[in-house]
Order: sequence, then C-alpha cells, then structure tokens
Amino acid sequence: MLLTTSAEENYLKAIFKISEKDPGPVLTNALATAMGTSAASATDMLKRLSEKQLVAYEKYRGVTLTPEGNRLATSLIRKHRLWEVFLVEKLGFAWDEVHDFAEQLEHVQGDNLTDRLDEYLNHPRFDPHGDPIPDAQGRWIRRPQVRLTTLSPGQKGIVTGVDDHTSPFLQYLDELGIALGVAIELLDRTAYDQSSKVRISGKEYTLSEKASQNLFLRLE
Amino acid sequence: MLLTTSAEENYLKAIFKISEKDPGPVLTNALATAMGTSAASATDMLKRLSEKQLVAYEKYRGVTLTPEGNRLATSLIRKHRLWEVFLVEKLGFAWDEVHDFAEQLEHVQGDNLTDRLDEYLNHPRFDPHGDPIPDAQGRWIRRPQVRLTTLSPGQKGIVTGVDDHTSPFLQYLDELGIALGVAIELLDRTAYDQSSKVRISGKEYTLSEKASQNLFLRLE
DNA sequence: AAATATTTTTAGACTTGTCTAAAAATAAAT
DNA sequence: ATTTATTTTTAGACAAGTCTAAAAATATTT
Repeated sequence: MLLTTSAEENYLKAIFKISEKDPGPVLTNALATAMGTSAASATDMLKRLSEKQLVAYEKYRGVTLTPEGNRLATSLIRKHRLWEVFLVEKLGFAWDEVHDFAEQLEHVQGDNLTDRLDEYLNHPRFDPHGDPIPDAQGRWIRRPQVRLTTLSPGQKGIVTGVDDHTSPFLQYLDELGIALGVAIELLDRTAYDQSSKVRISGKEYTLSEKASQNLFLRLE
Repeated sequence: MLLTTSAEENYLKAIFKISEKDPGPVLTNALATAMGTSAASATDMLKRLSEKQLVAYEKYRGVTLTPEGNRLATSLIRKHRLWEVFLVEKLGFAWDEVHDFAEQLEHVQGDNLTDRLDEYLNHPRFDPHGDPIPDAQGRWIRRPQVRLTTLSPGQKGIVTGVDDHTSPFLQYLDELGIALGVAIELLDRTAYDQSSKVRISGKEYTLSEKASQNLFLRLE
C-alpha cells in the first residue's frame, strides 16, 4: 500500500484535470497556476511524485500520470463527488456549499469507506454539479455536454451540468431558477458579446457569455 | 477564527482525555506516551499550543487546557463520536472498524457540518461504544458507568459502554455476544486473578480481569 | 543534605512543503 | 543564427513537526 499526503493527492488531481481538458504532458507552469503556487514549488512536488512512481516527469518536458497515478487521481475524484452527493442529498447542503468539505473528505483513507458510501447513496452516477462519478473500477459515463453557447436560436436543452463550481456562480444560477434538469430554450444571441437570451419555465432572461459558457445541456 | 492543524488537535484531545481521568495538570511524559512520541516532541508542541493560547503551560509543571482549548477539544470529541455513529448506523460498519476513520473525519473543518450531521443522525447522545456525545454547546450526559469488576456476585447490569476501543477487544466481545444493551449477570469472581464468571442470555462465560475492567454497566 | 534517579527541556538534525531570487534551458523573434 | 523573452529548474531559506542525544531541572533515596 502506497502512502500519499493530501498535498500530493491535490497535485495528482490537478494533473488529471488539466490533461483531461488538454491532452498531453502537463507543463510545470500550468500545474503551478492550477495549484495557486509557484513553478518552483510545483517542480519540487513533481520530483517527489516521480520518486513515488505516480507521475512520469521529464525535466522541461512536462508530466503525465502513470497508471498508478491515474488510478489514484480517479479514486480521489470518485471520493470527492460521492461526498458531495452525501452532503447535498443527506445533509441538505446547497450545491454551492459542498466543494470545500468534499475537498477535505476526499483525503480520508481506509478500506471500504468509499464503496460503502457509494452503496449507501445508491451508486449515483453524477454529482450535484452534474459531473460523472467514477465507479469502483474507475469507469464513468460521459455526461451529455453541449454548451449553451453552441446552441442555435430556437433550440432547447436540459441542464446536465455546470463547469464552474464557485459559490457566486451557483448562487447566480439559483436566482435564475437554473438547476440540473431544468429546461432552457435559447431565444437569441447578442451579436457583439455572445450573451444569450433564454426562456426558463416561461420567463425570459439574459445570460452573460461566461454563464452561457459554463452551462452544459442535453438537447431535447 | 483560529487555525489549528490535525497534529495540534490530536494533542489537545489527548490532554483533554488524560485530565478527564486524572484531574490536574498533564505532565509532558504522560502526554508523550499517550501520543506515542518523545517527550521532546511533546515539549515542542506544548510551546506551539501555548503561543496559540490553547493551553496554559508552565515549564516542568505540566499543562492544562484554556477555555478555548477545552472548547476545541470538546468539539473534536463531538465530531469524532458523531462520525462514528454515522459510520455504524448509516454505512453499516462494525463498532471495531470505525475508530480510524473517525480519527480523520473529526478534523474536517467548516461551518455547520457537525450540526447538520448531528441533525441528520437525530441528535444521538451516545456513540457506538457508549461514549457520550457533547451537544453543540459542549454539554453531555454522564454515562452510567459501574465497572463489572465492582459488582457483587448475583448482581445484574446492562452494558452501557466499553473503555477499550481496539479491534481485538471489540471482536472478542462480539464473539461472546456482548454489545451495548446486553444484560450481564455476575455469577462469581475468581479469587486469585479477579476474572469474572458471568451469564449472558442464558449462557455462562469467564471474562478476563482486563475485559471485566473495560465493561461499563447500568445496574438493574 | 548529598548523591542518585527521573523527568523535562534544549540543541541540532531531518522531512515535507512552501517561498523568493538567481541560473539554466527552451522557445520566439529579429 | 543570434538576441530576446519565456519557462523551468536550482539554490537557499523558512515553518511545522518529528527525532536522538545531551543538558538542566525536579524528585527520590540514602
């Protein structure tokens, strides 16, 4: 059994997420930025992770996860998302309140905890933000994710997820009545700034470009 | 808001527990032993905790918790025990499996988590080992705790708690059918080694002195 | 009260993880 | 192809927490 610290685990997750969006080796600077730290610190950490065989690291060439590193990162994401489901479904937190808790809970170690939690929650396949939850074997379902910005006027979609988990954004969505499962119809798009005119349960709203960009939909 | 590390929190808990059993200042050596570390390390930590005003520490004279330190220690015990209830009641773990998880979960920080968990669990007053759970104000009910070793032959009691949370001991109790709420009648005590002959739901057993010492009962 | 034993503290070193500043390597621009 | 700009690494320092060994304080024994 391999021992990892929370700090190491957070770096692994960051590497995983960056290479998910942007395949290929992750550069030190991108990692440092994602971790909110300096390139020097990232380099230090990459050396440690490399010694533990969790990443393949080549000086100046960036880093990729080894199979073991990938397994660990996937498990962390599984834990994070399961805990988020628990916090929302069982403890009654709002979707904008759970990230920081899950960030800590995902590092709790020990046999079987994750699988029991998964069982208890009835094997949810998506977390409260619509992100897919890997199963015990590390496999997950790809979420239907058409961005609102790609719709043509007149098209309708059901919200399946959000790409920004920050409290202000999620609360802004709450105010508009936007939640997972809600139907949105694109009425029109402002030409000069790409903001969207939409209809949500009968009412019309204007969504900023950023908000439009951060909404994932399944087309109806 | 005061920031504390897990290591600091564990020391605070240890100080709390030692002075619970043995009132008065906690000596460095006792603390080091409880923490499984050296007296030198304990001294180092006491300086840090003292700077943070969590303990009143006088060189060579031992240490006591400040009101703030006491509040924090009590809150940690509350969190630990609530998580244990969750793990046993909701996730279906056995009472000997939950300690290590709770040891990690108790350090999760953030507003409201503990109180929501408490609410969700229906404000339990005792954890799976029979230990009282402090409420949000830090108050708790004292558990009826007569030790089996203090009973006279012929007396009966209901198990209300155990004073040893280790897996081997709890599994030993499982084998004998001893759990919270089970009735035990003391039949006889061996003179030379204080082990106890008992009756549990009709059957007779002999409990070692150590086991007898670690069982708390409410007299019938 | 002096000698001995125990406890506690200090001193110095190590690890993990962080930082800033400087050096080295790579990439981009002329 | 050389200069310039950017990225990355190294070097050295710091903090938290640990350790062992030695020094200092307290307690116990004679």
